[in-house]
Amino acid sequence: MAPNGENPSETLRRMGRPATRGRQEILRILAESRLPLSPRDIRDRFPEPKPDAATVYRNLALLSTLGLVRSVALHERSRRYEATGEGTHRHRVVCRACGRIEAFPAKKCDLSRIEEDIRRLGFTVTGHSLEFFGKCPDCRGKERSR
Amino acid sequence: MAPNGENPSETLRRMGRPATRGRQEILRILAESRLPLSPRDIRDRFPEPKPDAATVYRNLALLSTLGLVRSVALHERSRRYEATGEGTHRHRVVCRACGRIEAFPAKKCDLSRIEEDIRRLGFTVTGHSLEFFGKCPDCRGKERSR
DNA sequence: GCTCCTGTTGCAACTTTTTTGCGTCTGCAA
DNA sequence: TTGCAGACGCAAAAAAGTTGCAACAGGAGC
Repeated sequence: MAPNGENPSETLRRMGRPATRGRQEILRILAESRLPLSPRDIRDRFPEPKPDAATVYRNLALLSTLGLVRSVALHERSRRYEATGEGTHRHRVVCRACGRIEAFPAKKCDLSRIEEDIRRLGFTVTGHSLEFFGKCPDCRGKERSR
Repeated sequence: MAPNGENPSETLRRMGRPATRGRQEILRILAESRLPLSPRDIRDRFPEPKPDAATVYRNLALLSTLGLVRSVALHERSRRYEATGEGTHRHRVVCRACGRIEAFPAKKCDLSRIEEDIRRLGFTVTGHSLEFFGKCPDCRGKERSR
């Protein structure tokens, strides 16, 4: 998804958009996070001076249309974002009891048969989003001991 | 997901919660809709007198914990809900250009291999959510004719 | 270096979405 | 009939996201 071999700043410049501090920080923060983050989480992790929330939203929107960032829906109040890039396509499990989120690389992510069905409907498929819901080991333990 | 052979009102009563008008209407509205609906959509489709928005939210929360309704994340501003029940497990394609949503039954929804990986992590898997993003036939057409 | 132009940012106000508190009402059980 | 729990409406608030505007920053051209 992320343009070949190019680093994010280059992609930005290629699109005629400067790689400002705010944008670079967002990309760094997301790249360093194990989990997708909400706009608020992202702002919280900014070193001082923190940007305005509006700026974070605007930059996320931009980075997202450039494909440097993507939103992940974990059925919460707010959206979360993650950095795109080599080997970053992931699927996630969310524990319905405690909210814990685990990621696992989508190594053999074979949804091609399904995508094929969709293409037959005339759609172009550019991406997908797959999340699992269940109960994490800890919460299963608590359940049993009641 | 929906308890065997039981109808929604029975499930509600079994859980000690009355099947009030509001709850029955929500279930009917969702069952009749081709697409998942937002709380606002749902309220709009209520016959007069329309319930308060808070009531709709509260009932959706209840129905959702009872498993009669489930939320669908289509990466929009608000959540959407759909009725659960026999043969209603669906996957969806969302057109990134016009927002059009198409559903297709998840007939050969074989994610069992992935679920197996998750179980190996100690999780119980109770459900999943899979959405595709792309471009619908109409928008592809427009694209080309530019 | 200075000027112009474009795009970015902060700030404040605002909209939309979702949640909460509270008083009233309803239906069932004692 | 009385009491109680849960459901509902209403109002207020919290949370999330958006927009308009003025100030500002950085590169292109002089």
